[in-house]
Amino acid sequence: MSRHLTTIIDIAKQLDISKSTVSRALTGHPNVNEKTRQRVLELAEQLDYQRNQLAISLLTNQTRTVGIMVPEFISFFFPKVIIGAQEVLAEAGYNVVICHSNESYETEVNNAKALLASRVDGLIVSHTKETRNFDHFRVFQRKGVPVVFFNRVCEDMNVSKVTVDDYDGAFKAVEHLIQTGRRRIAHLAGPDSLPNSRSRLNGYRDALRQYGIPEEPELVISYDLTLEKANIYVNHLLNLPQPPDALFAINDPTAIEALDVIKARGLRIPDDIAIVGFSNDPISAHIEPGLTTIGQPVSEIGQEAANLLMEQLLDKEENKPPRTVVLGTQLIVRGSTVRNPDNRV
Amino acid sequence: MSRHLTTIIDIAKQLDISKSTVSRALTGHPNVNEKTRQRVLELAEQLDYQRNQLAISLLTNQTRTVGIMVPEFISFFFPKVIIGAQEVLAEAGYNVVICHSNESYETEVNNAKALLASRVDGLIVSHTKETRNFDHFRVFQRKGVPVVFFNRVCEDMNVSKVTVDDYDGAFKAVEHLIQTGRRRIAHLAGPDSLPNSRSRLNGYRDALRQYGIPEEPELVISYDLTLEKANIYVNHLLNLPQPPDALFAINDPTAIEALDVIKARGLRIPDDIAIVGFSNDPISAHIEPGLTTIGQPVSEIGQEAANLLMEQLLDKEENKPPRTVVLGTQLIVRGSTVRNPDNRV
DNA sequence: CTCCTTTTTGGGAACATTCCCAATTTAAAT
DNA sequence: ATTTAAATTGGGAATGTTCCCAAAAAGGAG
Repeated sequence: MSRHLTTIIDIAKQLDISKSTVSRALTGHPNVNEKTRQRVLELAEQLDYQRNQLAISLLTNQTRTVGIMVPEFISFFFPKVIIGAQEVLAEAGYNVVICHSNESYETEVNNAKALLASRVDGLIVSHTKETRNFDHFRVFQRKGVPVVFFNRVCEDMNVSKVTVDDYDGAFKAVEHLIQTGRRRIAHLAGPDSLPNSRSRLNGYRDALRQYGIPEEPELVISYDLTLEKANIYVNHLLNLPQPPDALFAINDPTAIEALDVIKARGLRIPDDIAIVGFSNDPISAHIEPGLTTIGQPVSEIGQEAANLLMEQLLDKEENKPPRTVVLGTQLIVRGSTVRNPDNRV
Repeated sequence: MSRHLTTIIDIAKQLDISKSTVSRALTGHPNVNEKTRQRVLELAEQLDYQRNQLAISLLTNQTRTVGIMVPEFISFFFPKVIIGAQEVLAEAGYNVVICHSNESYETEVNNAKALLASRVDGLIVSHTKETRNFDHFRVFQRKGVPVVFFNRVCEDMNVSKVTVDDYDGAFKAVEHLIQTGRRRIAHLAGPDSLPNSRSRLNGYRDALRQYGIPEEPELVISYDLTLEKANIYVNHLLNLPQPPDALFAINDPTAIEALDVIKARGLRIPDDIAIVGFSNDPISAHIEPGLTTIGQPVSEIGQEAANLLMEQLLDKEENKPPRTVVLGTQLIVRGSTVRNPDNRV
């Protein structure tokens, strides 16, 4: 219950030596008598000494801490990215501070301020869907704190980025639907503000074009990723005079919501309507029918982001140029598009 | 790209006033001429001034940061607890540092050291399943840093705790199975080292006893919560000369794994065997059949933990005694135990 | 204009640590 | 014993901030 935490000065006084010597003993500096070091180490142990990282960081001007900001972490995606990043960063001796902005721009700005105030050495970010202004991230850049974007990236900032090939993933998804005989393929798209939504929309369009299928504007709906809206829009699509025979959803939760709506209406999946998601959430293999989806290497995204950050962190004087890494995706076929999928994953 | 971050001294020099005045202007201290304050605020804005939290924390000996340690955060449970806690803490002006120990005792100890070194004001913990020795948490207590346990709690430490009524939840689960006509009820239990596993086991036992059903030792298996083991043990149970007609699993992922094994064997659920899980993961409503389970107030656990911590944090001089909060659970009936559940949630 | 009060400002200590440089001690060589 | 080199130690600055106390400036009353 000792209110006061042990400092090197306490140790120095008790052993009647200088704080410099104690510091050397504790940090493993060679210029200390081995006997002295032993005495210091022993007393430190005995007094529960814990170095004060605040003082060290203040002095050295580096915290060996990296901030990770994500818009949410209820879905499996962001936690898994964080874990991937953390593996790499821990290996390199960096600690991690995680912030989630709850898809709120205001919270994001506040979190950015707090991270800057606590002097993180670097920042890994996926921004909220509300974020239009990126000044709160540019400050880091100006102050020489490297920033890496992933998943949702700011196209206007000259920093390192990690994404998956959303265009290609979407293309493969729609191509699969076409190849299984679908012609009226709807797309529940994400907000226009997110580059990855736009890329997926482009992949959808180009796949249709390549197979000579005209795009029907009424079949493409952008929405804000809240599941209530998904519900409304799926019902709207099914109520069309000519309803779609397939749906490509921006992500798996949306696809699963659609699946529930469609099943509740008594339609058969995949016979009446086929569904493809995006991201291969763990749940997607367990629902009935299994959800065909586009798999992405989630942990790798985190690892790559951390690697890119370390690159900037280590070669600060060299001033390495930022890099963008684009990872591949994978079509995973399950029962929501094909009656008896062979490669059921 | 200014390597050097602006300090109050920079501002003071440029305005030819003392750093004390700048400090006062910035912190909203009343003893500053309003004109001076405006000049300071303006220049601070212009120079991108961000206060150095490290220096302040060093001086004031408080970081207004709380550490949250969890064993993992892939499952939905821990992220949701964290969000609940964060709501309350953010409201009170505290920042949060999240550590996950990946179910590794060693990582947990290292994380604890790092949090202590960075001088968090408080700690919210759910420990790993490997943790037997709690010395790394006791240090916090000794140094006057309040600790709150949740979900997995250390029974030997005199600190605040938040749990759900695991005994009662398990009792309700097994009672439900009995009331739907089951007699050979197996239990896939968690490790003995976790108090909540033990409570659930006790609830299971007492429910059997109360309804006059003898406990069969061969139907109770404790395991380490890895899904591969769950698979093996479910198969083992089904291979018994007298297989069970119901299974109460320690948690939902285990129950879902069991469900997959049972379905793969061509057995009918719930006719041949009924299944109950624990925790009501979001996935459980979507699988086929829906999983009957015990719901627990996940966000509330986090909120309560944060409240208990704040209690200790605010009344440090009063030395409030630690409190334990036990939250209620709820039986959620779905298709894995009853053919046509009315209250399908 | 002088004295007193109030407002505003500046100087310096304190927080815990590292690191440079000088001082001291110890060891080695002559 | 004396000189020189090496090992070990101590002192103090520096990091960015707050806060106390004293000093200075401004305002008010007589």
